[in-house]
Amino acid sequence: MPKSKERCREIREEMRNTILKKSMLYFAKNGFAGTKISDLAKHIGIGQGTIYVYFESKEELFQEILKIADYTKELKQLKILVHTPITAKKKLRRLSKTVMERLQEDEMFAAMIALNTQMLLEQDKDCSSSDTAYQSEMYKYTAKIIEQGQKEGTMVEGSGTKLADYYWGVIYLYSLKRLFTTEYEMISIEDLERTVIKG
Amino acid sequence: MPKSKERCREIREEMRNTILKKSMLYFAKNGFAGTKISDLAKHIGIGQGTIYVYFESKEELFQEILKIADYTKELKQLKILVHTPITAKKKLRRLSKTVMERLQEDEMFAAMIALNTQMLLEQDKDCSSSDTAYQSEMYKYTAKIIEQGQKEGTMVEGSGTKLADYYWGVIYLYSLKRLFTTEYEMISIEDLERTVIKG
Amino acid sequence: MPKSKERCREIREEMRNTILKKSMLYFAKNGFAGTKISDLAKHIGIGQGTIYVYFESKEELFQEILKIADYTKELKQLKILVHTPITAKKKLRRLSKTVMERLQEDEMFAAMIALNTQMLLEQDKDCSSSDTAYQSEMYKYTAKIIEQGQKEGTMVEGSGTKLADYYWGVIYLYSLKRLFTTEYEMISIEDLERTVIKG
Amino acid sequence: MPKSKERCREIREEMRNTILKKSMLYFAKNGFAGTKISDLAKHIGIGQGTIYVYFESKEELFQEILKIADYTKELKQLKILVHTPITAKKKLRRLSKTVMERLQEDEMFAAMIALNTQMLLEQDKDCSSSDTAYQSEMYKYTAKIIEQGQKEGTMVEGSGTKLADYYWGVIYLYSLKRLFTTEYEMISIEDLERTVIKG
DNA sequence: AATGAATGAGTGTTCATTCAT
DNA sequence: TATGAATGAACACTCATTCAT
Repeated sequence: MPKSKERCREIREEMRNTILKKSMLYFAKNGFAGTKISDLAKHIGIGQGTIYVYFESKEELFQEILKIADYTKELKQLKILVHTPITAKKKLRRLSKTVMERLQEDEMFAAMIALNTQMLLEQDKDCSSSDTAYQSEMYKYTAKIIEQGQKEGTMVEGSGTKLADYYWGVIYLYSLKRLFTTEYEMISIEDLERTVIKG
Repeated sequence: MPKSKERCREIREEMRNTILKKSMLYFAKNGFAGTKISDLAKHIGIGQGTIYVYFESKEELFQEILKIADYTKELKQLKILVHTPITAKKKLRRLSKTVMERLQEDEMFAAMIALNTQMLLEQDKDCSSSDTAYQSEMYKYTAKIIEQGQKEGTMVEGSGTKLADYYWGVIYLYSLKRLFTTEYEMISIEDLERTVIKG
Repeated sequence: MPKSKERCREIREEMRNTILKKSMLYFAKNGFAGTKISDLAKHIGIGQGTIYVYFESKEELFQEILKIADYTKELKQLKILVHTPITAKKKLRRLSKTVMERLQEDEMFAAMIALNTQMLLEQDKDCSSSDTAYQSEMYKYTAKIIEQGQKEGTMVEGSGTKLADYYWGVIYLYSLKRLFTTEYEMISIEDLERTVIKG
Repeated sequence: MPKSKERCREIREEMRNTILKKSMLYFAKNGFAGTKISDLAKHIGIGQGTIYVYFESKEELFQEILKIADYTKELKQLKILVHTPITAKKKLRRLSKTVMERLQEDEMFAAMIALNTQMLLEQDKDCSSSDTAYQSEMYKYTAKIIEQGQKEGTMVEGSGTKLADYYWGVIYLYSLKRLFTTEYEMISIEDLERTVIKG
């Protein structure tokens, strides 16, 4: 009597997601080289072999994690935000609030940002800017908001891209703090926004 | 004419420094776990064994690197700066200028900052705040300047420590960019100072 | 109407035989170490677990295969053949004809011979000639025929055992060809018999 | 003071050959899947890691062994033999004598033949007859001698290729016996030649 | 002192076996 | 009973460290 095919796929999907989710945090905290499969498996609470039922290799697992570690949902909101007829300042506030709140409540969100930004840094080293698409979209939309702000006179002068990069850099910074430090003073939304907002 | 003992020590010292210097960059870029002794030796241009003539282990080499990777000189200037009778704004400008210039011209300086900050992050994880002394001194002095600025009405409100941490965080951020990316837009001194300075 | 116990045993027996038969070929082609249970199960068309319903272990399955992989029927015929009052040449012809025909039509027969001979070779390595009984009987009977042939002057001189071993060795050789090669030139009965028959 | 480059290459070449030679016998006796790197290293008398200094993987080591396991020297002799103006019978006798003597005195020769023939068998399975060149040359030359013998009336009728294959098959058979059994009755040169020679 | 070949403890990966369904 | 997901012992492979030269 074979197990129902449907149920089997379900179980597999579930385990795969568990591994991905728990591995994401672990890799974000320990890095690729610093992560041992044996420790990772113990941390997830499964046998070492189980990881290899779902992923070809440590490398593939890591790549899959990077794939799912995009903040697509946040991106979508941002996209809509850009075309909303409100001041850039208000747009930025909404974005900042969302991001800071997510950062505070969800360690996974911090891990996603950390992994993504690290990936971007490493990619630049090889000059292979192939996969950077969605990430730079994030930056592009932020840059647009900043440029609108500059026209409205509420945001500081300078390249929109540079400032967007700076803004997200600070978010990366506090993602690291979230991941690595137990007690730390989180900056306020105002602090974050001062990267791009005038006085 | 046998080489004098003096000369011998000199040669040893020279090689030791070469290894330390070249390793610092390598470790900063690849992390401790991501650095293989074989690769490191190739990168330095020496045999693997040579490293073990000067250092007990990979761990000891790394610790020695961390030891010399303090910005003592910068710290001394900062210490003097604090007690100089000028406005906080001017003090901050001097500090920012020095740091940004050093960052631009010297990759090693970026490596030092990166290694130190990463060490701090990792240390916090273990809650063993033993070795953090000189680093937090850095922060302490910066915090003092900021607090002076707040009294003078030129700097934003909020915990001095938090703001100092923010300020140095941004410097860490651009140290990473310096180390990992070939082409990037460096923020201006004004951008950096906006972390703590009012309008 | 519940299935009778009889029918149940029948079904079990059937499955067990399917596994044994299909495994025999697989083991003969890939060897013990070269056979993975996962591949074997896929090849048979059952789940991995099913194998363990019928056999304790990979090792036991292999031993069971070796047990059934004797050419008992051929042996019985050979036994009768030896005591039949006809010339050795005719006896050999009958044996050779049967063997070559079986080899041609039935890959399983080739697998049986291959497994048995390999087992003999491996056993000799350990000098544990315990289980060789029925196999050496095969050789013994063949040797007797050869010795008869030598008396009749139709077969070549030399140790009967050695020649019997040679004769069956050639059969092993063409069992391997049968198992491993798709297109090959099969030797004729005359070719086979030339191992022991004069001019 | 670096080791002399010359001496270094020498040492490397030496070790590489030791590994290849000792591994050849081990692989011939245990097969690819049946050979554990740990056991192999112990058998050679070196550390496991040393094998990986000289070879990328177990697979590559095995392929390198197959590459050097050709009986090129024997082949060269055979090539000359074919064009020598003597009877095919005498040619065959020389070849047989050489091969049987080598087989008797040198286990490595047996290993070479075993590995080569097994490789041929496996290759046929994939129908990729790319690398078979030198091996089939061996067969080709033997076939030529047999065909000469058929013209001279000393050798049995039938396809030269088939008979050459048969002849070398028997040699493979006794290579296996040499490798696997401690006590066995070696066939005589006459026995071997009877595969192809008349009465 | 400097080297790089050799090593084995440690890490990544496989696979026979178990077990809940 | 039959299954295939889960497992960990065993195996392949790596890399920090040693040591003869």
